[in-house]
Amino acid sequence: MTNRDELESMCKRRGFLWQSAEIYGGEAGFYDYGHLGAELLDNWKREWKKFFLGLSEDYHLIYTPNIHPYRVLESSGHVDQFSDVMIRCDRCGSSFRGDHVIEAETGEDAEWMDKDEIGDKIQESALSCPDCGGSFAQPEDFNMMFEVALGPTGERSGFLRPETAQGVYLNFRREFRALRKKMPMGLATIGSAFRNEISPRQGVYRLREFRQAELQIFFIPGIHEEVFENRFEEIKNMPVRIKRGDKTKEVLLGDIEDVPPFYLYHLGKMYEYHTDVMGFDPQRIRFRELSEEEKAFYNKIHFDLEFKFDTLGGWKEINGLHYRGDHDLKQHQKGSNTKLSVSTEEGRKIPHVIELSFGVDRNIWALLEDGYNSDDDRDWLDIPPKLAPRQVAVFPLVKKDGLLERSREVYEILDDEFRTHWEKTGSIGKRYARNDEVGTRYCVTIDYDTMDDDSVTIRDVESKKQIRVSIDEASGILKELIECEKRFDDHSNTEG
RNA sequence: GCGGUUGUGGUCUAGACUGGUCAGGACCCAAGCUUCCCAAGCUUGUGGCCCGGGUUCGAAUCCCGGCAACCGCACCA
Repeated sequence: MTNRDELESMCKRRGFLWQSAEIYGGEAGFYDYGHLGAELLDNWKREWKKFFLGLSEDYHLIYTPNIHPYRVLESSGHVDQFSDVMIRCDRCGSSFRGDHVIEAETGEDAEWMDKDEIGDKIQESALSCPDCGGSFAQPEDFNMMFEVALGPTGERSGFLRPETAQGVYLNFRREFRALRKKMPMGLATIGSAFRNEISPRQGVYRLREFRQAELQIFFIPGIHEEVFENRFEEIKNMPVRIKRGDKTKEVLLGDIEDVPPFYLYHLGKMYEYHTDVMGFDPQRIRFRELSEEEKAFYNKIHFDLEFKFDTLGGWKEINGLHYRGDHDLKQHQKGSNTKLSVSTEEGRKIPHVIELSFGVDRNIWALLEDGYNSDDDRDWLDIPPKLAPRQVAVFPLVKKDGLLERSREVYEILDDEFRTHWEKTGSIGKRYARNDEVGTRYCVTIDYDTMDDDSVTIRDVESKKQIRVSIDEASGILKELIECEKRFDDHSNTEG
C-alpha cells in the first residue's frame, strides 16, 4: 500500500514534482516537474512514441498550437458542449448545473437550453434550491475552456485547447496528401491541454494544465478494418480485466464477441504498453466500459483504461480509447467549408477516427506509485530502466587511496552511454539508499579490487544483489540489462 | 464554488487553548574527518512560523481577509 504523503514528500524532496508557483503559495491545478520528473516525463514520451508510432509505418507525430481559433472549437462543439449554465442559490450559495435542476424537478430535457431559457424555465416553474429551498440568482455561463483575446483590439478570440485532438483533425487533409493518401493513417501528438476545472484536486490527477499523448487513427470502415483484423493474432490471447456495467471479468481479448476486432486490437496495444513498456502490475489495470450516460454522444465505443491507485482512492481513469466515428471530420468539414472526405471505390467518404488518448501526468503518477516500495530498511523505486531518470550511478567505496579518482574515470566512460550519476558524499550505504529512493537502476562501485584488477560491482535496485564485472565489459553488460536483453539474475557470479 | 479541518527550515514535526524568557527536535542537505559494500560515527555549517491587514507595549500564538492543501458535497463535454 503506497502512502500518498510519503510519495509526495519523496517527489518534492528529490526533484520529481510539486505544486507550481509554490513560493507564492501555489495555484490550484498546476504542477511543476523538477529535474528528475522532467527526465522521467521525457523518457515516457520517447517510449510512448517509439511504441505507438512503431505500430505502423503510416503513423506519424505532429505538433500544433496550444491556442485554437474560436471557430475551431465552435465547430468541434466545445463552445456549446463544454459549457454549462450554472445557477446559484441566493440563500445558501450552493451552485448547480441549471439543466440538472430542471430535469430533476420537471422531468424535461434541458441540456439544449441556453442561459436565458434556463432562467425563464426556472421562473416559470418556480424552482428553488434543492438544498435549502432558497431562490436562484440569474443563471451564468460557465465554460471549462480558457478564452484568450488575440491581437491588440481583442476582437478575435481563441481558446487554450481543451484537448490535443482538435489540432490533429485540422491537419488531416494536409497530412493525408503529404503522406500520399495512405490509410489507415495515424497522427499522434503530445502536448498540453487546458481546462478550467472547478476544483482541481488530488495532485496531478486533475490539473488545469495537463499533458496528453494522443494517437488519432483515420480509416474508412468496411475498407481498412481488415488491417487491424490481420493483426488480431497479436492480442487475442491477452488476458485482461474488464468492467462492463456492474460486472468485472478476466477474459482473453479474443473472446470478447460484441466489440469489433479493430477496437479490441487497440485495447490490446494499450494494455501491452502498460505491462511491457511501463512495467505495470497487471492486477492494477483494467478496462471499464462507459455507460450511455457517461459517454459523449459521438463516441460509438468507449472504454477507459483505469489504474488502481492507492494514493487516489482506487480505480481511476488514466487513458481512454474512443471510437469517434466520423463526427470530428464531419464537424470540421461543415464548419470550415472544406472537403475532408476521401475518395474510395465506393465514392467519397469521411474517414472515421479511433482515438487513443493518454493522460500523461496520470501515467507518470501511476508509474511512480506502481514503482514505489517500502520495507523496514529502505524505500526504493522500481521502474523500468528505459524510463528511469537515472539509469546508472557510480561511486567510490571510500574516498581515499585513489578510489575517488578512479570512480570519476569510470563515470566519464559510462556517462557517454547512460543517464549516469556520480557521487562521493557519505557512506556507501547512504549512497545506495539515496539512489534507491529515486530509482537509479544500477549502482556501480569502485573498490580495492578495482585498483588491482579493473573490476567493478554492479548492484540492482530491486534485489540489492551485486555482480562483479571488468570495467571493459561493464558498458556492454549494462546495455543488455537496460535494453532488457538479459536479466540481472542471468549473470552467474552473483555476490551477496 | 459550498461546508469542515489544517498551514512552523528541504521533509516530518514541538510550541498555539493560557501573547513575552519560543522559535525547539528528528531526519535531510553541505563542508571536513572517518569508513574495504547497504541510511554507522564525530565536528562545523546553511535554512523556517503561508500571504496581507488589525488588536497589543509586545503576535508563530488572538481577530479579519486572502491563498493553498486535505475530507465531504457539487462539478469533471
